[in-house]
Amino acid sequence: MDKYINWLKDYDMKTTTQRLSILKSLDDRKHATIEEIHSDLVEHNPTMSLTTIYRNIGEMMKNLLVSEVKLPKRKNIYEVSKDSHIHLLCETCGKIEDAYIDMTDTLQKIKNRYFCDILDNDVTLSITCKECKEKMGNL
Amino acid sequence: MDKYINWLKDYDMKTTTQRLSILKSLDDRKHATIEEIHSDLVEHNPTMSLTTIYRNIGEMMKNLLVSEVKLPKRKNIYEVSKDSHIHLLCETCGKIEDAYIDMTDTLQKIKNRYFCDILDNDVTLSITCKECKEKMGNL
DNA sequence: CTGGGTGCAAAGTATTTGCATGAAC
DNA sequence: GTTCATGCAAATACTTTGCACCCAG
Repeated sequence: MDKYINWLKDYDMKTTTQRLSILKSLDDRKHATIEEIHSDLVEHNPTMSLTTIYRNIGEMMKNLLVSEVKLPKRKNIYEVSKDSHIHLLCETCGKIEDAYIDMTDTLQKIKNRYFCDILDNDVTLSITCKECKEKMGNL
Repeated sequence: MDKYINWLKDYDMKTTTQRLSILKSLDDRKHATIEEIHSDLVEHNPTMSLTTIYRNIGEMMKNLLVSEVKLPKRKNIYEVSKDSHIHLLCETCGKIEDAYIDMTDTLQKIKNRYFCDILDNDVTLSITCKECKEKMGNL
């Protein structure tokens, strides 16, 4: 739990049990919807309100501790913004996988062609994952 | 207008004036929010309802005639799904530009590393565009 | 202490649905 | 003529806000 206390300190946010449990939920799940976080937290604290989660996720996004990911045809998910990665979304089983890939070449091409600076990138690939491909092959 | 009639025929959708004007609005603007489409259409038909737009955009998405684009910190926008491209979103002026770029190398790397098939890709880059860079340089 | 955080209830906003009417094929 | 689309109103879903109370620093 010290880990989460330090994250909050780093971003100048007061420590509260609610905030610690939101961060734990996000860290355990890697990605979670507002509803998923809420259902995690209600288990240990039945009066935990959705409002608190919306407000804290909002604050954490302002402080760049947490990022929002908007996926095609899905509810938004939230994740701790630790590292830069892209999302692989399996169309068959629904699993979301983080992928770490160097896109420097592609980004450089865009910079050169469009004369822009690239501040951030947001990439989601709809895929059929390894496991689903194997299952399909066995039919 | 024949163009839009044919688009609807191609996707087995009945021709209605509402659908034609939705397609014209999308085609003219390249990207539009539900509200923007609505405000375009109310000009010529004051009783045009939001419901009709939601329902038709929904149908057109099911039929893959139209795609939804979810952008960071913005309302969803819709576009006619004619070609494959990525979106450049200027953080300074808010402009959205379509970019055509070959990402085969990057996608191939992901296929090889994660053993998946890639069905679709959804890429938005937050940028500072050429014009905004130039203005900044002049300060 | 004291300012900010929390929970509840209520208000906003966004989107969907039921149903009677109207238009396309 | 039939079938499907439309517009309205109402319902639902999602998110934000106001306010009294409470807790961390």
